[in-house]
Amino acid sequence: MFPDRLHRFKKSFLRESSTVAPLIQGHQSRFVEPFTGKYCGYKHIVSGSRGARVPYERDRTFTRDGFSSSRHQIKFQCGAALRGTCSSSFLGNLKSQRSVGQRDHPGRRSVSLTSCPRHDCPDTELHRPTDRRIQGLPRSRFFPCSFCLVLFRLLPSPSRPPFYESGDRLAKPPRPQEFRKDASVTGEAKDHHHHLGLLDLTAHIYTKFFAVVAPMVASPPSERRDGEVLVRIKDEQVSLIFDGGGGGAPPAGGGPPTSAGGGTNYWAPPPIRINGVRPELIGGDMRPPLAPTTPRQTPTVIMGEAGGVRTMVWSQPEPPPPPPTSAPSTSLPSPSSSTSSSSNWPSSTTVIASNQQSPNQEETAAQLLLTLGQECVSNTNGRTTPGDGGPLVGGGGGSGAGGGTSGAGGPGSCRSLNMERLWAGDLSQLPGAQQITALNLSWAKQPPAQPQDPEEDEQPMICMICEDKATGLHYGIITCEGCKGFFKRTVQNRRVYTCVADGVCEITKAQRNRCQYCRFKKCIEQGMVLQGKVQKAQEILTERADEGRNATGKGETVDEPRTWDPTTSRQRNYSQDCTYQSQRSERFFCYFHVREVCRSRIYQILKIILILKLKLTIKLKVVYLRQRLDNAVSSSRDRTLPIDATLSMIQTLIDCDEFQDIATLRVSVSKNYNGRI
Amino acid sequence: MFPDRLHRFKKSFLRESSTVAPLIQGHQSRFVEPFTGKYCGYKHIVSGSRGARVPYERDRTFTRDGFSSSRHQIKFQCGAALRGTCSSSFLGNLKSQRSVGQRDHPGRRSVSLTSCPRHDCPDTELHRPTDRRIQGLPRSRFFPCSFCLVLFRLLPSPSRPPFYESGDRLAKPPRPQEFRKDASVTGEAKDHHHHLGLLDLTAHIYTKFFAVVAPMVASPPSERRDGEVLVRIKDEQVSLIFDGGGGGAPPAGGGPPTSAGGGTNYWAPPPIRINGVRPELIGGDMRPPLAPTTPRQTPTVIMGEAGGVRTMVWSQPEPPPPPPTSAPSTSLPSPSSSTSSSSNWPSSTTVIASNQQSPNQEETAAQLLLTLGQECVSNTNGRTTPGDGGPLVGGGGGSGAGGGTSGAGGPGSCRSLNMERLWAGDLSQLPGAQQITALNLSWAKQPPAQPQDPEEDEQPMICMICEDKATGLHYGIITCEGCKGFFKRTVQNRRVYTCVADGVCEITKAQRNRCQYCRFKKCIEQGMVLQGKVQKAQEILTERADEGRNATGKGETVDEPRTWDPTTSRQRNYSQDCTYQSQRSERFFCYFHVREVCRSRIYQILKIILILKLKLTIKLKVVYLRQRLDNAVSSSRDRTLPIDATLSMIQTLIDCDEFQDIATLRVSVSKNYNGRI
DNA sequence: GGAGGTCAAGGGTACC
DNA sequence: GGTACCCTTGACCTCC
Ligand SMILES: [Zn+2]
Ligand SMILES: [Zn+2]
Ligand SMILES: [Zn+2]
Ligand SMILES: [Zn+2]
Repeated sequence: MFPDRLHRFKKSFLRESSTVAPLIQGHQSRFVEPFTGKYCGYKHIVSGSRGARVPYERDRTFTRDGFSSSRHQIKFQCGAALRGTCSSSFLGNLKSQRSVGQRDHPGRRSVSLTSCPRHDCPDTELHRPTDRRIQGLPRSRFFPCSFCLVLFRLLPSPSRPPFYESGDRLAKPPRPQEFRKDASVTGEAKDHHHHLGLLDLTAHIYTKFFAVVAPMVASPPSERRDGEVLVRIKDEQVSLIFDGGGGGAPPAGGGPPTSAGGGTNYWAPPPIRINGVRPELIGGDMRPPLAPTTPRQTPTVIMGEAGGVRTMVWSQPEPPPPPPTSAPSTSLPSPSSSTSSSSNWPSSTTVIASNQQSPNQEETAAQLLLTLGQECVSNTNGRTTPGDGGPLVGGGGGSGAGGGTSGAGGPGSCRSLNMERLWAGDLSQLPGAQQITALNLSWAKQPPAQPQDPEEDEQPMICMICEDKATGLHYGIITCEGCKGFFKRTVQNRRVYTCVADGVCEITKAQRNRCQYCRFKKCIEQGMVLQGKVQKAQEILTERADEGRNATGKGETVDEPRTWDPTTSRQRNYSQDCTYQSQRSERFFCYFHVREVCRSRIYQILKIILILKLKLTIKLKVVYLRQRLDNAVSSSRDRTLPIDATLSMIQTLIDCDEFQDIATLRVSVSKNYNGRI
Repeated sequence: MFPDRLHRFKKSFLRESSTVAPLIQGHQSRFVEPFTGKYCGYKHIVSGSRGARVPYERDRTFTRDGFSSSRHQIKFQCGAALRGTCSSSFLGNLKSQRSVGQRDHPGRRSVSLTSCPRHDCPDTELHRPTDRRIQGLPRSRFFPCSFCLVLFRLLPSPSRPPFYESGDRLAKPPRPQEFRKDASVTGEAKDHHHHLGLLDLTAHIYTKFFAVVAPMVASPPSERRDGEVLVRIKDEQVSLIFDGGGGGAPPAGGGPPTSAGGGTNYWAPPPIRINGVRPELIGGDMRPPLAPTTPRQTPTVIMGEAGGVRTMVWSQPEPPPPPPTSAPSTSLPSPSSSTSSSSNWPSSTTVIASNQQSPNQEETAAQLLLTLGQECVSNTNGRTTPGDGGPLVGGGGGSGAGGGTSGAGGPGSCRSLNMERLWAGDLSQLPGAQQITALNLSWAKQPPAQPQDPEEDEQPMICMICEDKATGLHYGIITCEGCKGFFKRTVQNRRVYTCVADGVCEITKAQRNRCQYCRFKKCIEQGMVLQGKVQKAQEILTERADEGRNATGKGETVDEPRTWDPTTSRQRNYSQDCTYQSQRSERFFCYFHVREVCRSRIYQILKIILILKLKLTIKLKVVYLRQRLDNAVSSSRDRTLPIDATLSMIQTLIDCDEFQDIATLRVSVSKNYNGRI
C-alpha cells in the first residue's frame, strides 16, 4: 500500500506542478530550432505502432543539436582553403573555449579517453584523431582531427596557448584574427601542397558536410607543411530524415570546389564514402606528420592522477616544476596585490599557503578535521575569525591581518569567505557540515594512490557492449549499469535514434554516449532482450497459438492458490516452456556458433559460456566461473538445458587448464540428466 | 591480460593528453565591463593552491551583469518623487521590449506569476510590486512596482499596448516620449493607500525573506486596493542546521518594518509555516487574489500510461483520442515525408504500419514468431534484406524499397537498423535470438487508461538559496536548477568571486545573479556539498590520517581463496566502516542543531530530516518521508548512524501526526543498534 | 539476482 | 561569457 500511495502521490505531484512534468524524461521530445531557440514541434509517435511525427514546418528543418540543419549554420571561410559551415553555437562554444561535442559520462568524475569532438560529425570512418593536441579547450581532452586544428586557428583567442605539435616543437601561436561569420579571413594558410607523398587517410570530418583529410606524410618532422585538404560532404543525413525542403543541398560553401593551390595532385579521393557521397576536394592546407608527443610545458595547473585518469588539480602535494618561460608571470600573489583595493574585500587577506610549499592539502584537510571540535566549536559563543584557524594550516600564513569582515559586525551569516583560501584547502571557512565533506575539494584531485584494498585480484566482469565494468546479467547479456539502463530506456520509450555517421561507431566505455543508435544496435546484436516479462508474454503467445484455451483472458478465476513463489513459478514456467520447446523446432538445437541456436534457453548457456570464456581470458578466478557454471547446471532455471549445450560448455571448461574439479561438474550434470553422460 | 593492456593503454593515452589541461574550464574568468562590453581582466588562479588574481584597474569596478556597480548605472529622475538609478542593460531591455527580470522557463508554456523586474535593482526595500499590470512586455507578466510603471512611460514604444490596471479599467496609453537617460519626467505616481480589507491568506512567498500576502477581500471587484503586506520569513532552516551564527536575522530590510499604509490592521499571521517559520508582517501592500491557473492545453502528444508513469506511447492498440484543436496537425507521416531522399538511409523506406490501424502489435509479433523458421533462416547464407520480412507485418508495408545497407557490404555488424520499423513490430531486423523474445514490445504500450486521479494540492518546493522553484535535491539541499548549476560551475572551475558590496547581499530569485560571491556564500552556508564521491574520498582521507596501514598497497598477496561474493564484500565494507566510525569521534555524535554533528553519516540524516520537514511543510505525503526514513534506517548504507541522530530523526517523525507505524521503525532501529533503543 | 524505478549529476545550448 | 532549462545518464535502490 505504501508504494502505491507513494506512487500516486508522485504522479499527482508531477501532474500538479506542470513545470515538474518534464522531470519524466523523454515523453515528448521538443526540438529547439537552433538559431532562434524556438520550440518547433514535438517529435513523437502519436498513435499505435505507426510512428507519426508531427511534421515540421518546411522552413524549419533542424535537429536537436543544431548540427544537421544547414540553414542555421554559419558559413565561414579562411582564404580559399577553408570554407564551410558549422553551427553558431558550436563556433561560439569553441570560441569561448567551452566543451564541444558529445558530452562525457555524466555521472563520472573520471573522464576517460575521449577522442576528437569531431566524432560528432557524420562520418565515423574518418575521424581518426590526430595526435596533435590543443591547449585551451576546456575539459574535454580530445585528440582533434586536423579540421579541428584548422578551425582553431580561425578563432581569435589570443589567450589560448599555442598549439602543441606532438613530436617536435611548439608551433607558432596562431595569429589572432578577427573572426567574423562571413568575412573571408586572410589566413596565412599557405598551401604547401608539395610532396604530400603517402596519403595516410586520417580524414576527419568537421561538420556534417565537411571533412578534412590530413595527410600523414612520412617525412622529416622538421619539415613544415600547412596544407589541408577540405572535403565536402553532402548533407544526406538531413535530407534523409527531415527531408529538409528543397533538395537539401547544403547552402553553405557557395564557392565551387576549386582546390586552391593545386593540392589535387596529391589528394586522392578516399575510398570511403561519407554519407554515401564521396568526399570532394575543395581546398585546404597540409599538415606535417606528428611525432610522438613531447613533454609539454607544465601548465599552470597541476594535473593529477585520479582513478587512472589524469585530472587537473589546483593544489598539489609537491611543489610544481618550474614554470615555463613563456607562461605569464606566475609570481605568488603578495597579499597586497590581491587585496589592494579591498575596502570591501571581505575576508582577511592572508593567503594561507602563500609562502609554504603546501605539503599536502589533503593532509591539511585531515588536520583540520581532527581538530575540528576544538577550534570551531560553535558560532554562538563568538565568532572565530578566519585568521585564527591558521596555525594548524600554514606556518607563515597566520599573520592575521585584517581579521574579520571589513565593516559589518553582524551575525554569523556575515562571515566572509575567502574563496581563494577555500580552494586552497582552507576548510575552516565552511560550516561544520562541509568541513568534512569539504565541498569535495577532491573533486578534481582524487587521491592518486587509491589503496584499493588488495583483494581486487578479481578482475571485474566487463560489459559486452561497452567494456565497462559489468554488474551482472542484464537483459540477457553481461552489461554494465549504463548499458542496462540505456537499453531499458530505449525499449521502454521506443526511442528512435539515428547515427550521424555510417552506423559503425565504436562503442566503448568512453565512447558509448557518442552514438545512441550504434549503442543500441550493438545491444541488439549482442543479444539483449527484455526477458522476464518476455517469458510471460511468450507463454501467452504460445498458449494462444496452441489452441486458445485461455482465450477468456483475465476474467477467469484461478483455482489453485497462487502465492507467489519464485522457485515454483519458475519451475512451472520452465517445464511448460520445455514442453513447448520440445514440441517445435529441434532445429534450434545446435551448437552455439550457429545462429539459430539462440533460442532463449540455449542462449542462456551461451551467455554462460561467454562469461566463462571472457573470464578465463581475463584471468578471473576459476572458482567464480565454477560458481557460475554450478549455478547454470544445478539451478532449476537451467535444468532444461539440452545435453549438447551442456556438453559443449563442459568441454569449454575442460579446455581451461586452470579448471580443477571438472568431475564434480560431470557428476552434477549427469545427475541432472539421469546419468546419460 | 587483455584488459590489463587495455587499461595500461588507456592510462598512458590519457597521461599523454595532459596538455589539454586548460580544457578544464574556468582557469581564467574574463569579466566584461557592463557598458563597454570590453573584457576587463582575467581572474585566475595561477599556480598551485595559491590563488593569484590579476588585479583589476581602479576605475573599473563592475559586476557581471552590471547591476551592482553604481558607476555604470543610469540615473534618472521623475520630478521629486521618483529618482533613482537603474542599470543600462535593464533600460535597454525595457526599451527593446525584451523580457526583463527573470527569464521564463524556456521549456514551459505556462508562465507563472513572476514579480516586478525591479527586484533586479539594488534596493529591495523599494520594490513592492503594485497590482498594476503591464501588457506588452513579452513573456513575463509581472507586477511592476511604481518605479517600473514610470519607467515604462518613459520608453517610447508606441507599439506597446497600454497599461493594464488591475481592477478596473484600461489606463490611458502612455504618451510616447523621447527617452533620454537624464531627462526628468513628470510622472503622476499617486499613492492609493486606502481600505485594504479582509486578508485572506493566500500567501505567496516572494523572496527568501519576504512574502506577499495576497488579500482575498470579500469586496466588489471594482474596488481598488493598492496595499501590500510584506511578510518576513525567518530563515530557520538554515539556522537550525547550521546554527547560522548570531540569531540568523536576515540582513535584508534595512528599514524598520513600517507597514506603509496601515495594512497591519488587517493582517493576521498565517496559520501555516513557511519552511518551518511563521511569516511575520513587515509591511507591504495587498494583492488581489490570483485566479487559479487555467488548465493547460492538452498536449499534442498522446500520453500513455506505462507502469504507472505517463509516457509517450509510440504505438497503441486503439486509435488515439482526437487531438486537441490547438495542436498542430498530427497527420500520420506519409512514407514519402520520412524517407524521400534516402539514398543511404539504411533500411527500406516503407513505414510498415502507416496505413493499417495496427490491430495488435503483439499479434504481429506472434505471427512473425510462428513463421520464424521459414523466413529468417540464417545470416550466413545471405542476408535477408530487412524489407523482405515485411509481408507478414503490414498489408501495404512490404514494398521492399532500398533493401540492405547503403554502401558497406561488410559483416553483419554493418547491418543497419531501422528503429521506427523496429518499434512498429518489424522483428526481422533482430538477430534470431531476439526475434522470438521480440524485445518485449508489449512493454511500453500498456493501456493508457489512468485518468489522472485528481489529488493535487502540492505546493512546489522552493530553493533554499534563492527561493525559486526547486527541482529537487541538489548537492545536498533543495535548490533550483540555477543554483545547482551555479554551485557546480563554481566548484568545478574553482572560481573566485568577490562582492563589491559588503558581503551580505540578499539572494533572491530576482537578485541571485547580482552577486556571485554572496550567492556562493549562501550556498556554502546552506550546506551545499559535492557529495557522492565524497564518502569515498573521505574514507581515504581518514584512513590516511589514521595509520596508513595499507601503505604497501597492491603488492601484497591474498591468502585465503576469495570467491567473489558481492554480499559478503559489501558486508565487509560496511562493517569496516562501522568499526572505523566507532573508533573515533564520539564528539561528533550530537543532535542536529550542533555544528559539529555534521559528519557525513549524520549529515545524510540531516538531509533526510531536512527533506522531511520541508516536505511536511509543503504538505507532501508522509508516506514518502517514511520511505526515505526507512531507507536511512534499514539500508546497509546508513546502518552506522549514531543512535542519537536516529533518535532525533524518529522524534521528528513522531512529531508528524500523520505518521502511522512508528513501532516498526523503532523495531528496525533497535535491531540495528542491539536493542539499545 | 535481475528487472525496473529513482533521481542527482552533468552536458548542451539558447539566451542574455 | 555566464545562466538556467531541459535532457540523458547511470549508480543505487526496491521488489519480486
Ligand atoms: Zn556497457
Ligand atoms: Zn553511430
Ligand atoms: Zn535557487
Ligand atoms: Zn555580495
